[in-house]
Amino acid sequence: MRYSRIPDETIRRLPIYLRGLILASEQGQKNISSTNLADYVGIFPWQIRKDISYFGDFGTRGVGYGVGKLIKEIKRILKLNINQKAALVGVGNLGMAILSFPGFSIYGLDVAAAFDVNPKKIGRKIKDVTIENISKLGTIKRRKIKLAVMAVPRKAAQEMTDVLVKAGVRGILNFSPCYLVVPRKIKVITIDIAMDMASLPYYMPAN
Amino acid sequence: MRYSRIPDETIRRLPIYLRGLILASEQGQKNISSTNLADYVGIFPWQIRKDISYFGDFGTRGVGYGVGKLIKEIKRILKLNINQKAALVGVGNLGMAILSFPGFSIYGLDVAAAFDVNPKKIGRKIKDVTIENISKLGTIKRRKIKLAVMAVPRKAAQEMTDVLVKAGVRGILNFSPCYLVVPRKIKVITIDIAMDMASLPYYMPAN
DNA sequence: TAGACTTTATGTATGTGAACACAAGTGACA
DNA sequence: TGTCACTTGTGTTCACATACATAAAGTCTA
Repeated sequence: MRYSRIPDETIRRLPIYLRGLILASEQGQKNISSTNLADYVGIFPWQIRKDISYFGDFGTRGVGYGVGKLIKEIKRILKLNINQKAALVGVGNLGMAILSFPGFSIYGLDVAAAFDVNPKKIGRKIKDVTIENISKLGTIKRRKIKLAVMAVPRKAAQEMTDVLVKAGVRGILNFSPCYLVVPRKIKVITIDIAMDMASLPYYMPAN
Repeated sequence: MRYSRIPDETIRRLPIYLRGLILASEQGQKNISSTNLADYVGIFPWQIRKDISYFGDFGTRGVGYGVGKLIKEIKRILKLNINQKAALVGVGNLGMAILSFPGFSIYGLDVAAAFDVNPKKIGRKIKDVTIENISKLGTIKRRKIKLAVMAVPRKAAQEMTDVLVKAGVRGILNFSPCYLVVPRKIKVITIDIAMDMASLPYYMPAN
């Protein structure tokens, strides 16, 4: 490979490819062409080929890509080949849904701890995870947890973020509808459900 | 304004500005400069100014933007000035969290109906919304519902999408981890919680 | 009113990513 | 072995978006 820089947009798309490939794999597909994968993910074939080619020659001309091999390669690139543990902060309605959500495992992700302030919730066990007092957040460092999912009210979000950063977290998936200030080396992804929905009407034709 | 085309990226950022402005408004701020708004949203001031200027001269030099006025303008641009009703499809853990979520109203969005297949759930009332049998989905057209939130298992997602499209829905917020095929005029936004989280490890520094 | 200061609006340069076209490699089969 | 159909890998062009610089316009104070 003679590429010096990987476009951000390419990185953003890799998990989409991964999702499509896993789907194809579940359906017993051994090989997949870029055109075929395009049908699974809604991205043009040439874009898929270019993105993949940034990382090496994983395909075979005339045949396509080996589904298993490509899954393995993308997981390696995204550092999902080793199991990544995450802590959930805030076990309200949304937090509960996240704890019960079965879809993390295919990415090698594992919600391994949960924290809340409400004393009534502490001690409750949901899917192998026991809800802990938020004052115990400091323990995640020695438990080798570097990811966090935040599902707390907006007013508590920045404060909890600071606590998480102090506790050594490196990446945060934030469901609070606000911008979070963090040190440069910490990566935050914010999902604001209402805000995402708010962009829909603009694209809807008038009548 | 002499601009002929609005960049997609600008549209994507408008809801972010709106969120920041509403926050500033709640704190009693009457005017806000681009630099000040930048602190709320994490976007550079010149980007904010350029984005806003695509739609007109809403600011006052030396003063900044009127918070209330700008909120109103952005809502108008995003077609959020009129109340937009949405139907929820699938009232599982996530669907329940969405029904209980109070954050839609600030965008003029209203989850006004909910549907599920499970007979045990039908008839239950959550926050003014009574869960209906999914066979009643056809009624949303005459109830003037043009938006849908889908929180169903992946295997049901495409089928439900087809039903929604037939029922006259124009925009879909999809929480199922898959790509959905829809007619060109329908806008779909997919939020895949696990997938979004899967991109975090890549950005986390090694040690 | 003058002058210092603040802040928007916008033309332009730079950077980044998408779309395209096609050369080159592979498999199948006569 | 030769040919044909298929598919990847990638250089190039074009379109789009960001970053920058600055003129223009407003506020404030004396």
